[in-house]
Amino acid sequence: MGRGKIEIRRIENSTNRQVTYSKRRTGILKKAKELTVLCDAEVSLIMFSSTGKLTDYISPNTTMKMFFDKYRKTSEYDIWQPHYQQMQENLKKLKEINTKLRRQIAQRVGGDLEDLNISELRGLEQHIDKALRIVSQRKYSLIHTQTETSKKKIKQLEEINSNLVHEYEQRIEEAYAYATTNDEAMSQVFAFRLEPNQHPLGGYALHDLRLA
Amino acid sequence: MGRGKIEIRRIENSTNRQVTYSKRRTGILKKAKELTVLCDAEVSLIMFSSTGKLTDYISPNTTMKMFFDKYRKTSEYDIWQPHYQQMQENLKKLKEINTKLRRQIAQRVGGDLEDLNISELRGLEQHIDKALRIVSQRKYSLIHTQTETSKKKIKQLEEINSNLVHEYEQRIEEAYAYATTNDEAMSQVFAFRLEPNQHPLGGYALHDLRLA
DNA sequence: ATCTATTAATAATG
DNA sequence: TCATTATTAATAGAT
Repeated sequence: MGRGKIEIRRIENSTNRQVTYSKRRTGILKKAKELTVLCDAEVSLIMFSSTGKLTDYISPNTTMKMFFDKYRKTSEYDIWQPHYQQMQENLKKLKEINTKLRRQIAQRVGGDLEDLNISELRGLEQHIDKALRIVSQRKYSLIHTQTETSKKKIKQLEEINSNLVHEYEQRIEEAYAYATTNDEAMSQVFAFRLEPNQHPLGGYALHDLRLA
Repeated sequence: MGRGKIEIRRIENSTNRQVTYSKRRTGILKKAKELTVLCDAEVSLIMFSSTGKLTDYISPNTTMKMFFDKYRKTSEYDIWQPHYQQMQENLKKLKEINTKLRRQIAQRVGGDLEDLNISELRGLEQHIDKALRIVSQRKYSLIHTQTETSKKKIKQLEEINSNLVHEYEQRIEEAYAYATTNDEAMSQVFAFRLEPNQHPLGGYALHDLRLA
């Protein structure tokens, strides 16, 4: 059915082969469809070209499954078992992964820590610590600010305290010096004059008041 | 291609239909074989007549199983869907759950927060906060202790400061009173005598030094 | 089933 | 890849 008759044997010229495949593929597809319509038949046609390209046809009102199911019944060949098993394995794997993921979450909420070894615990600790850092950044900021404020105020108080002590000691010193040169009574008023580490502050040494 | 042209529609006459089926089945089978040989292709052809009779063809050097496996791999169409629909759905659900779980984990590490609405964000925040509380319990304890220590020390300082001021004011007062009754020069020494809110502490009112 | 007039498919070619 | 066409192949209808 062409300009010349051809032998039914592999076409060696690659290009030619591809062209012929394309043409005949169209032809056989048409035949399959016609057979379906004309004769009320069910047809499945699947073709792979030498380059691996897939072309398929299945009669309308049918699914590939129904078709193969029927085929299996008729041919006594159970082609489904392998795929079924594969699906079973996939399900199993997914379930396992799910379990692990749930466990991860549970551990991140602080539970299910019982059968973790030291290394795993260390890893989990690090991860949670990381998350903790991110979430608590705001809190940290606030705490830091408060701490700094406390330190500053304590330092200020210390300085003020120190200055106060210094200032008054000086004045008292002057008053004392003056008094002793002018009146014996004055020396009584200032009899309590502070010696270092012996003033009304008692045991509260200033250097002990720093924050830890 | 016959004595007369025919429309491609179901042949109503049963006998005629069967005859045509037989003829065309032979034809398409031949075509399939030719395609296989000529073009080095792999072809699967399965036909059921309207009466249910099966005829099939598969390229040589292949089994039906190998062919179906290849078909399943190549075709995007999942031929197994109808028969294992339930399984497929289960797989899908598990995959979705997996995705969600992974997302939860991601969010707990502080990422993938972009398309969460306010309610979801609030929920996540609460959960993380819960975990945070558990993990940071030790930290919290330390911080709390520090804060309390700070407050106590500040309070102590405030009291000491207050006492100091009070004590010295009293002494100075006494010295001043004594001096003024005895010597004019003394009044000069104590000319700086502190008035309320006017002593060397400057603007640092004690009530401003409380921790926020 | 077989035959064959006729249509359909397609190999070679552009 | 697409179109044309000479030629072969498939087959509808008849037997």
